[in-house]
This record gives sequence, structure tokens and C-alpha cells, in this order.
Amino acid sequence: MERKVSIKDIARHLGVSTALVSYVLNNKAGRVSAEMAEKIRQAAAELHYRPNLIARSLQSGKTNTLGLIVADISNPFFSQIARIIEDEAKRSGYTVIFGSNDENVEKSQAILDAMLNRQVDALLIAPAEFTEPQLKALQEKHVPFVLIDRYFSDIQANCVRIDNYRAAYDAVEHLIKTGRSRIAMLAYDTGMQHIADRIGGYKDALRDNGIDFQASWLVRASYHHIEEEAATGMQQLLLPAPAVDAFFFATNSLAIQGIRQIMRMNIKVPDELAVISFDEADAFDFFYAPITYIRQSLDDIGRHAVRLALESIATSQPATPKEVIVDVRLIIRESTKNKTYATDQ
Amino acid sequence: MERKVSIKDIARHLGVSTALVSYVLNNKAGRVSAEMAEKIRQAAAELHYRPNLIARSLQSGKTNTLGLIVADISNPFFSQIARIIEDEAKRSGYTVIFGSNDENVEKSQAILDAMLNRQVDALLIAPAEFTEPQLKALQEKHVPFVLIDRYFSDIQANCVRIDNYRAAYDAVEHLIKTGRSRIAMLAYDTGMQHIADRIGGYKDALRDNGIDFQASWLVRASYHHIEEEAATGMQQLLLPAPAVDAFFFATNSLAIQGIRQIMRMNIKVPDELAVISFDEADAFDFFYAPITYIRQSLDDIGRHAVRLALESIATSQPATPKEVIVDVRLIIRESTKNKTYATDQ
DNA sequence: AAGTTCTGGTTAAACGTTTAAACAAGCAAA
DNA sequence: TTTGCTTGTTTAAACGTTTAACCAGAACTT
Repeated sequence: MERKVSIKDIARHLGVSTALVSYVLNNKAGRVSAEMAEKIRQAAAELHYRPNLIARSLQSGKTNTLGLIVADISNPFFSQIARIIEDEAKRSGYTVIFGSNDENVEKSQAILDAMLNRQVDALLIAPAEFTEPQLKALQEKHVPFVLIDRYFSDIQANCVRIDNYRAAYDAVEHLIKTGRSRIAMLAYDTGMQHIADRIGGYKDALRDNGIDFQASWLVRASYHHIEEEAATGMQQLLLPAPAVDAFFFATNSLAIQGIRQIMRMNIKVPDELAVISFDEADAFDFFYAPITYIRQSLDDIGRHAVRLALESIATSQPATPKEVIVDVRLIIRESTKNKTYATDQ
Repeated sequence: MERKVSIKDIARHLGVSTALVSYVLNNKAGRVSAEMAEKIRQAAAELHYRPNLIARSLQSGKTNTLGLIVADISNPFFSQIARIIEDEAKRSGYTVIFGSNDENVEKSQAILDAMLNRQVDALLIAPAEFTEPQLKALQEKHVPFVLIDRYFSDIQANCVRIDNYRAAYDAVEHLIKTGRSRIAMLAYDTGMQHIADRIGGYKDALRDNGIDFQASWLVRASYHHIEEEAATGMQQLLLPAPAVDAFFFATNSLAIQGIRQIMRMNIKVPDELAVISFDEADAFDFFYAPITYIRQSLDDIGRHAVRLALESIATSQPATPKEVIVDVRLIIRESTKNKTYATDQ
């Protein structure tokens, strides 16, 4: 990579001071003569000058960079959000660097450190479990950040999310209204609040509709072993014959694994088993009974997240955290079609 | 964001020079006394010192940052590669910033500029059409970069990719071997070499097997209007009754759209129409006739890309570009199952 | 005793910007 | 004629690092 041309080169080339060049190039040319300004601009163009943002950052203390931390950038849910964030950030002159924490505390800390060392102006974080201390530390350092998708009950912070309890509640109620009464749920084996809320909504919807929740209905799978654990958990509930008549999947990756199982066991959807999931996926459309799902507007999430981030960069004072709850919509399709002939027992 | 602690603070706190602190903290402590070193390390820990990588970059001329430019980071194909690249970069101490060019020349240039201004050490690029001049400009500036997935016949550059011609050829030959003779293809309406190669492989496979290619078999859709254009193109070929007995999709996003059409038209796969696609997708497994596809190892692509990038950063001399061709595998499934009863006409 | 070599540090410049403050010259007002 | 404002430009410091070069004192050589 060859020697880059700096403001100094322009200055030397024109026999003026670097200050003057800087003023002109930043349109702070309040008192610079028009001809001089023109000469400088021209020289800059001729020499193919490009500002060194690193130097600028050092001097200004701002990098115009946002750090995005998610569980796994290859998860479409996050990569779609990433895209929105990218676009939204760009229109304010910000660049995004990203990192995946793999739902792992140490990795999360490592990424955080790396981003802080790089002096990001703010962070957008879908936090992993047990990372509250890391977030508290950020707050102590007054590093602006916005939580997305995930949150902690004991952390007051900017946050963009949905009402998980309500969304789950409504989804389960939809299952009940369409004639299901033995409703299972597949969730991550985690204490994360958003999952807890989804489970809470599920249980309360059952209770409020006079169904009593059976502990065996709640199948849990750990993030790093979704496949095996979802498989065994679901098999216990569905083999030799389905002991439940509906399955509620807490996230789209759980749904993908869950539906794989259902296909493998050759269970008929929606007749033997209704299916509903959080989030979207192309795959949901390809299943013979297109999957009913809870749609979150990733657009809204991304946009609000960036907005909050930029706001808290601007008002560097620790303003009181803002929480944005974005709407969800239940997209109803074949997988939860009304039971026509009752197979109750 | 409060005042950060610098090396200077540590120095002051201990009454020593910043140089000493720097030496110790960088383990260049060749001639520093053991006690002094210990005191410095301790002070650094107490004061919660974290190196300002921006400052370090300014001084060293290296940012330890890679720029990743793809068409759209929300496309699973790219987001999966992004993840591999992230991990691979991290293990060498590099961070990744990303940008989506939306297959658009101006956006591509804008992102390139932003990344160069940020002094990335190297770029990983899945280039958009007509961006050869941008790449040539990079070469002139001796900015290290690696092309991934896409390439240009008239640009000699580091590149990690598959043998698109061969992969397409083999895929089409597979269709022929399983009894199809009227084989259509859905491709992007672009001159990009990787697509051209795929089309070339398709045509040659037909020719070499004594089938003559009908112009109407090649359906093209533009990137920004996949849905409509794929729909109308395919309808012409498939309604009222399929005029072809197989469809070859040039990418996974084309396949997703294409299969949506097939579902809508209620065409039976594989009996009425065999289907094969490039790349992977969860959705391929969920279709009632799981889709046969050409699998590229994204792992290999990501890994080699980072490796080449780091190598060309190291040997800053314009070494001769390296091209890495990664293997592909045809994953054969239901969608191309042998025709059992011939419906030839 | 004088020179040489270690040992353990310090000094100062540099990286490419920005920007407050100073300055020189011309001009207007007193 | 001094004083003071404008106008156009320069000076110099600062941002937080790194690192070559320097230096003082102690410890060896002769």
C-alpha cells in the first residue's frame, strides 16, 4: 500500500499551511479567500486526496463507527437486522463493525473489548445470557449502547424490542381458538428474559383458557445442541403418537429444527399437529402447510436502534434510557388451520 | 462517554515516561527492570487502561481491520460467509467492517471510499457488475484485496471461488442422466462472469448430450425485480402445461423465487418438473420434494479469503495474484429423482 | 584512572488531523 | 496618527501511541 497523500502534501504543494487546507476541505472556510479555496480544492482533487479518518478520529474523539454485537451474524434474523442497521447508519455517516458472541459470555466480553478499544461511538447489542455485568460496566463507563431483541429486567437501558409476553399469549390463544387444547412449546434452555416472557405468555394463555399446563409440554433445547435436544424432546412428546395437538416454537431457528423433526416423524400438519413460530423464514413458506408465524418488523427494530444510538451519542449525558416496543403481527396460514374433524380424546 | 485513561495517565501516576509504559505494555520490555514492569502492569490494571487502537493505528499505519463488501449482507449466502470471515479474522487479531453494495456501482464506490478512508488493511469483495474500474483503481493504489464468489475475466486479482462452469455442467448432466431432456435455467440478467460461466456450463452440457438448447429455455431476471421477472418468465415456459421437464436455478435466491412460482402453479416436482439449484437454503429441505443443490463450502471460501488477504497485507509488494478454486458437491435429493414413467411427448 | 560496556531509563519526533489563538496587513473610524 | 476592526493566513498544540536515539550512572575492563 503506497504512501497516501495527506493534507500536508496539499499544503506543501501549494505553499500554504495545513490549517488552511483543513479549513477549506471541511467547509469551515469562513475567512478563506475564494481563490485560495478553489486552488486548494483543485489540488486536493488532482492529488486524489482522501481524508484519513483514523487521524480525524484521534483528534475528534469520535470514530463514526457503531459496533453491532449479536449471537450469530449468519442467523438470518440478525443478518437482516444488520442490513437495516447498516443502511440506517450509513445515512448518518456511520460505519458498522460487527461481532458474533455465540451466546457465550467470554466471547461477548472479548468482542466488547475489541470494539471499545476501537473506540466505537456506540454499541448495538443483542446480549447473551449472563452478560448483565458487561452491560453494567458499559453504563459505568458511559458508553452509549442500545439493546436489541434481548433485555434484562434488572438493567435499565435503551432497548428496542417487541412485547414478547403479549405476542406469545396471542399466538397461543390463536391455537386454542382454532381448536387445540394440548399445546406444547419448544424454547431455548435459557433464562433470558425474552424467552421467559414468551414462555410466560404461553402459560398464561393456557391458564386463562382453562387449560392446565403440563410440565412435559415445555421442551427445552440448548443453543449449542438444538438439533439433538429438540429431537429427543419432541420425540418423547410425539412418539409413538402425538400427545399434543400443537407446537409453539419460540424462535425461527427452533422452528426450523422442530419442523425437521415433524417431517422426520411424518406427522401431519395441521391435522395431527398445528404449528406456530416466532419470526420469519423462507422455509416457512416451503413447508406443505405454510407455517403461521409472529412477524416482527426488523425494519422498525433496526431503525429505532440506530436512532436511539445516535441520540445517546449526541446527548452524551446519561439521559434516561428509552425503551421502544415495536409492533408484531400474527401471520396466519395453513399450519394452524381450524381443526375440521375433532380427533379429541 | 467519560475521559479515557491513556498511557500518559499511567506514566504520570507512576512518575515515569510514557515510553517506558508503552514498552512494558507491548512486551518490548527488553531493558526494563522487572519491578518497574510489574508496577506498570499493575497500574494499568488498576486504572483500567485500554489501548486506544485508533491512536495506535495512526502511528503504525495499520488498522487491523478488514473491509467486507458483498451485494447484501442479509442474504444468507453472504451472511454465512461473513460469519466465517469474522471468526477467521478474529483469530489473527483483525476486525471486520462490512457494507452491502446492492449490486449497484455507485453504492459500491461509496462503500469502497468509506472503507479506504477508514484505512482498512485489506478488502474482501464480492464485486458488483461493472465495478472493474473500481478494482483497477484499488490495484493502482496497491490496496490489497481478495475477490470472493465473483470475478472478472479481465482482472488479475486474488480470488476465491468455485469452478462455476464445471459445477453447472455437472448439475445439468445430472438432470439429463435422470431422464430430463428439456431443461430450462433461471439466471440473473447480468453479464457477471460467474453467471456467464454457469450458463456456459449449462449450455455445453446440453450440447454435449445431444440436446439443442432453445433460447426460450433461458429465463432471466434482474436482481432488483427477481420476483416479477422470474414469475413472468417462468409462467411463459410452464403454463398452461410445462414446456420443459427440469429447471436449473443459478443461485439460491433465484431458486427461492422460482420454487415459489412452481408452488403457485401447482406443478409436481419431480414428476412434472425436476429442480436443481446452486447453493444451500433451509427452505430447500422443507419443500415436499427436497431440492437437489450444488453445495459450495462457505467455510473454505471464507477461510481462504482471509488467508489470502492477510498474506497480501504481509507481503505488501504486489505479489502475483493467487486464485483459489474450492470444491463443490452435488447434493442429490428428491427434486431430481429419476423419472419413473416417461411423460415425454 | 580512564575508558568501555551494561542497565534502565528518558526525550522527542512522528503518524494526519483539527482548531484556538496569534499575527500581519489593509481599512475605517476617531 | 493612533486605535480598532476585518480579512486572510499561519503557528502550534493536541489527540494517544510507538520507537529511534539519546543519556546518566553503575559496573566492568584494562
